[in-house]
Amino acid sequence: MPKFAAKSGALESKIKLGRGFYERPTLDVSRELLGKFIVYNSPDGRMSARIVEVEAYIDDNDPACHAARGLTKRNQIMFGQGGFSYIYFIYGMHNCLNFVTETKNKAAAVLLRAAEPDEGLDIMVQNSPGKKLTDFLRGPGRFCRAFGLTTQQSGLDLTKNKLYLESRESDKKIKIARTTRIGINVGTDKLWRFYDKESLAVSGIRAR
DNA sequence: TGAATGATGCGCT
DNA sequence: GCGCATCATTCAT
Repeated sequence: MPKFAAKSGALESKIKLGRGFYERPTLDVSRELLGKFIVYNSPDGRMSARIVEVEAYIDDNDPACHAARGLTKRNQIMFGQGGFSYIYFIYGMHNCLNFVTETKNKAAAVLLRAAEPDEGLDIMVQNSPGKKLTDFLRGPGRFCRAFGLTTQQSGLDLTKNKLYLESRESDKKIKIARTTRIGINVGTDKLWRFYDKESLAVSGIRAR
């Protein structure tokens, strides 16, 4: 890489996150996911986005976790090793993307709730017509629709090149807010939702 | 074999 | 602010 005077943000090194990132305590992974970029090489082209909101689901006395009632065909991916995608279909029309964390036989995952569009804007427009820039990826269902992700993409290895996360040197320090999770009726005592306070693309807050 | 329900989003009031 | 669309998964007969 040539040497040049670094303007702010001009020097970027992109590093794909490896298995080790995911095979750690889920709450640590959740916090560190904020500000990371998700990259998806879709059939229509490359897309990426900056993660600004996540929720943790851990099979540890957590009734809201899909794995809480034992291993089933749907949730088995959560029981495997970290660094895989877990996508499920909900409410008859929405898909939600999770990143499996922790090691084999410990069921846990992080739900991606919102992100800021980066590359592949034209594809998002195509998938989600009529939405504003900050709304494309605001909400777990919207994110999957804009990215074209369905249960077909569940179980992908995040250390491969189809779908993965990357860290960028231009990541700034993020002001993290911590609250209860959204859209559940049990496990509401746990403060397992994390989001970037300064992002306009966070879901579940009053539009401004 | 059947019925309840959900880690949501949209449209209408 | 509220109700509903719509179906895979799950658990109960």
